[in-house]
Amino acid sequence: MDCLDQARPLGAHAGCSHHVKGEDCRLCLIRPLSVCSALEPDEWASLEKISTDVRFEERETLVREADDVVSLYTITAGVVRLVRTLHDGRRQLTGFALPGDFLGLSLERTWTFSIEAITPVTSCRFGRATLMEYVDQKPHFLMRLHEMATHELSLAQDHMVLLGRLTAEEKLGAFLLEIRRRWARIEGHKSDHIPLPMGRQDIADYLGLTIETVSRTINQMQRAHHLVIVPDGVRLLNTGYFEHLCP
Amino acid sequence: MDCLDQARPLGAHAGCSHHVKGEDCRLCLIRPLSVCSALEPDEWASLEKISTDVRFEERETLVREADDVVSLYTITAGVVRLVRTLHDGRRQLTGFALPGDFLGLSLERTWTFSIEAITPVTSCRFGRATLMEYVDQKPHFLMRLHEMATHELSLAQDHMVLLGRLTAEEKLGAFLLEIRRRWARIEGHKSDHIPLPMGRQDIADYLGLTIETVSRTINQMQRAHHLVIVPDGVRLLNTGYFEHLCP
DNA sequence: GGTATGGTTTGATCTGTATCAATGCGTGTC
DNA sequence: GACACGCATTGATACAGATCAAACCATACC
Repeated sequence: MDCLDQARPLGAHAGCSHHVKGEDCRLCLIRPLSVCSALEPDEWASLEKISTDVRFEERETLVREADDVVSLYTITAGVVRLVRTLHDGRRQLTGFALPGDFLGLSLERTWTFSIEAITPVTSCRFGRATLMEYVDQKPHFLMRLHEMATHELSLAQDHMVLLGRLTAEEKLGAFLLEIRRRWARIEGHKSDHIPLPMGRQDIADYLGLTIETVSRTINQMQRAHHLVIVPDGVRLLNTGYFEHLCP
Repeated sequence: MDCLDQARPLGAHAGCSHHVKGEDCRLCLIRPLSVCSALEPDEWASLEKISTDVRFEERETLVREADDVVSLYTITAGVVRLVRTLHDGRRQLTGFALPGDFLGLSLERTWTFSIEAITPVTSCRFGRATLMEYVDQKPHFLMRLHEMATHELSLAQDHMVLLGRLTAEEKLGAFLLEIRRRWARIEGHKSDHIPLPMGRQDIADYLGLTIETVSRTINQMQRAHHLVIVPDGVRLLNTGYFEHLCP
């Protein structure tokens, strides 16, 4: 079964969980993508003891901005959004987390964004205190966390360029290529079919646009035969156009 | 002498260097602000051996985007800008580094942005390889780097909200308060006088605006008696306005 | 089948910021 | 003092994207 099914509602999703409660880390299909890849096989067992599988429904909130960090999560199936909200309701998504992504890199006391499930989600949950001990005992694990954090920082800079300097068309193009690249890493091969489990409003809030501009821009791209809109996302027809679009 | 003088041209600047070649780390005035604060007094000596003081002139480039990382820097005096440039010349500044700021958190092989001196700059330079060994030997030093990286990540998210969702007026307000806060940390006390060593174009490229909009917005604030423009920056007259502005 | 619901698309219009163009101003140089 | 140079400011105008409003469409539910 195609792993992309995890981005679909309950029924289709259940059969594609990568890490099911009770199974061990050796069977975890997203392990090579996750923070766990920093560990040796003999360390998985100890990691398994400090982790629990947790499931969230669509639209459920995993954590709220400013909440104390009590648990950290690796997403094993499904998609979540990372949200910052202003007092007057304006929203900015700082990212989407896909299977293999780790949430809680910072080891700080409170969350700086909310995490909300876009699809049903399964996750591997670690207690903060336990993981902190783990970090103290295994310097190479901390090193891996640090590498992941600085990689995130580099991606955040990419996103600043996008938000500050790209046009709506360029933003959409860059977004589609980013999501395609990330699915490709999970699937193991690149596909022109790009599932988009997030709604238009989420895309707009990620790209610093309005929902109308996102809709118009995607539909313009369709009219220009650069892509077709399919029920669960888009299919690229002219990848050259998108690659050429990104400056 | 006021530490803010370090943001001025050569003459005034020279007398305010925090860390002068040949002096030891015990005399470094910005140490409590810097990455070195993670170290015990007996470790400063070993750090001193692997560091050299380096000076850069105004407009000089410290490192270029995509260059190999051979050295890392702590800014000890002056201000630099972190720049991402698109192929067609559009620029996005991802940040400014002030005294005490460390450049090279990522420990990656290549730089993801250019670093350019806005004022004359003095810096404490570390060889990458040497610092990497240092990181391996002192886990608490790596921990400090990681904390700094994740703090940067949180600031990057703040900046995404600014770029994606704030108006020009709000962007300028947030920018002025950010710079004021950072000078206050260096000076040790908050002041309504905010030196702005960077030009209008740099501010524009940091905030995702044009130079004309930055100029107009600051001058509107002056006309509304929220601030006065002084030769080296601005002086806030109505801090309540700025605090109220930030949503 | 009918109808409510939540998201998406489309159209008309408005506006904040960009763009284009000119002027102003401070500093350094001859 | 005169001139050039590199910013910063100011004005007139254009336009990308926002806003306001309505229609559309799929799905779920009675």
